[in-house]
Amino acid sequence: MYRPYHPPADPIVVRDLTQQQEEMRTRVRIEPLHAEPTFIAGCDSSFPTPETILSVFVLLRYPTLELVEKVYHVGPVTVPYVPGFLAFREAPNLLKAYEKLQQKPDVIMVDGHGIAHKRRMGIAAHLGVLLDTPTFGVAKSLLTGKFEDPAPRPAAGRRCSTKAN
DNA sequence: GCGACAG
DNA sequence: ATCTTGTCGC
Repeated sequence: MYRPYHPPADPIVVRDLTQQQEEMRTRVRIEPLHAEPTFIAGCDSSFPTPETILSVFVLLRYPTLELVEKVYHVGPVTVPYVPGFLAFREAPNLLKAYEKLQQKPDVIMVDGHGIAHKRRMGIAAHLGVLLDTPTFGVAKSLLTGKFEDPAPRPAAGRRCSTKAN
């Protein structure tokens, strides 16, 4: 498969960002949700032009998933993409979009990995710490580590248990 | 030294 | 991430 070329990252900067992640990882909490969520958000960023970042947040009511709010923020790209440091490139702009939400979510789905990261500080964990809000990563490809394919989900309408679930 | 490398 | 052409599976 085609692999993009990543410009060499400034080692001194990488060292500093790594240090920031090492500090932030101590603030990551892994625990179950304290209550059933009422609102769940999803966020992602795109790049209309190489120097422009567009971040979006959608707020959905849970569990119906009806769209409640949709906000975005457009800003300049100031950081290059460096594997392992995606958050420093996208989180700042995502935060600006987040601030525009009238209603804050109980949990957030984030594009990219969470703790499936070399220092357990993928962008989802990064945002979770900064917003002090539960988050989880939704990535489309592997960054690091190994995993086993999950068992296929049962077809709708025919659940295993007969009891309420 | 050589690959791998979220988005 | 983004762009673009070609191929594959249902």
